[in-house]
This record gives sequence, C-alpha cells and structure tokens, in this order.
Amino acid sequence: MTNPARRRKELPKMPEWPDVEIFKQYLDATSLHQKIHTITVHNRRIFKDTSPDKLKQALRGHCFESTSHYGKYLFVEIDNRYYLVLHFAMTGSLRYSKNNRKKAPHDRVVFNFVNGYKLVYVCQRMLGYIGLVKSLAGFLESCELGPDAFSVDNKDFKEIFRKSRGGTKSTLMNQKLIAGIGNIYSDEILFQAGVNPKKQCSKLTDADIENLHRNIKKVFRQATKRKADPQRLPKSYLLIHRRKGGVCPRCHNKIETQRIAGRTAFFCPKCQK
DNA sequence: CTAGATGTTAAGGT
DNA sequence: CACCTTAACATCTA
Repeated sequence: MTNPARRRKELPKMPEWPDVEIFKQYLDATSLHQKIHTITVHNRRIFKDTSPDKLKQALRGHCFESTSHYGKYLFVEIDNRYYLVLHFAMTGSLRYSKNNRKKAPHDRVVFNFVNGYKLVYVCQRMLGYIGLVKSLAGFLESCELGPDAFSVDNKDFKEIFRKSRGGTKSTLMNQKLIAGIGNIYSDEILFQAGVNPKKQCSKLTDADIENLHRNIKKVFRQATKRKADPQRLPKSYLLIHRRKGGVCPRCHNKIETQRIAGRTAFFCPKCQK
C-alpha cells in the first residue's frame, strides 16, 4: 500500500474540464471505428433520457466515430448520427480492457467490441450519467450551459463577469455561465490570478478579469499535459498544497479554507486579494 | 459511528 | 429576479 503509483490510482476522481479532456483522448486512442458487438448494463439508474433497450438498439453493430468535449461533458458521435452523452460527475471514468476481464465493483455500462476489447463506464458514486441524443445542439440548449471554459473568448468572458453580481468563485463554477470549471480547478485559477474567491465580480478590475481568463487556459493546458493529475502539477501550484495545514507555495503562509457555494474553497489570503 | 468529499439539481431564504 | 445556502443523491475514506 505504500506504492505511490498505486496510492495515486486510489485517489477519488474529480472530473472537471481537464479530466474530461483526458477521457476524450483516452476514448479516441482506444475505442473509435470498432464495431460494437454487445452492451452490458450493470446498473440502469445511470441512464438519463434513454434506456438499456434504446441504447442497445442504437449501438449494436455500429461504431463510435468521433468525440467532442464541452464543459464537463463528453459526446461520442455514433456512425448513425446519434450521440452518446457522458457525464462523469464526481467519480466517473472510462476503462478500456480485454473483454474477458472480470467485472470490477463500479463498472456500470460496458461496450463490448468485436475485436475482443471493451470500453467500460465506471462510476463509484452513481451520480454520473449516460444519455443518447439525436441533436447535439438541442441537448446543449436544454442544459443551458455557458460557453466552454477553455474556448470562450476574451470579450464574452469579460461580459459574463461584468454582468454577474455574485462572488468570483461562484461565478467561475456556475455551469450556466461558464462550462467546465469545478471546485478544485476554480481554486487553482483564482490562486494563479491572485483573486480572492469571495471577491464580488463587480469589484474586479479589467486586469483581474483578463488575468482569470488567461489563467483558465494556462491551468487547463498544464493540467491536461499532466494527465489531469493534480499531484503532478508544478510545485508552484496551489493544488499540490491543497489540504488541511497546507502552506502557500508563494508566500509560505498557511492556506485558509472557507465554505463557498456549498464547497470548500482553499486559498491564500495574503496572495489573493 | 460521523463528517467530509466530489457535481448537479431543487428548494427555500435574502 | 439574481444571488445565496442547504439538502439530497451514492458511496467510500479518515
């Protein structure tokens, strides 16, 4: 149990934008253009707006063609123009393996390919879900999501913060305003930008907003490069020190915690004003 | 045994 | 209305 690689694997997943990007890359590298033979549903509660029968009917004999990523969602285009919707919530992930490999406790839905491999949707806490939709645009509309956090341009980003009267962290995490940022990465983005999580958006300067925008890209690019494993981020990042009793990598004072929007925020009161 | 963790949603308060 | 907090969902760890 002291093997660090093994320990790391056991850390809970917290899928935000970088994690979903990694799932996309993983699916692209393993599961495209292979005929789906059968689908095994271990838990039907995981479905949203679809059923095991509908899913089987739509997928059997077909292939995953391409994927796209928006906010915390991953979409898989099927060669019959349907889209599989994957949301990972707090503990969802994907695993590709030989399809004779034994079922693991949290395997929920299994796509068995004719090549003898399978893609498994794994979700310990059952809060994630799988959907099947005909129109991607229609689905996105119904979610009322804001622009994708990584792709949003400066002008739209600025407008969001100029309009919001809430706190900066709450705004960053609000999927209806910006899609893809969760509790963990919002802490990092705020730290990198030197903005206090509770600071009202109305008090942000233009420079603050530009700083936040720039740091979303920086942090997401960096996290994606490190396989979305916060433990592998540079030591200058807050996430490495994000625990009780942790110390700010910049000024070495104690990191504080506060409950914001129902989540625990970690930040440095000296470096984030 | 309890508290706390993660994301979303609904409900209730200011 | 726009914003906030809380609780619920499921399950595991400290």
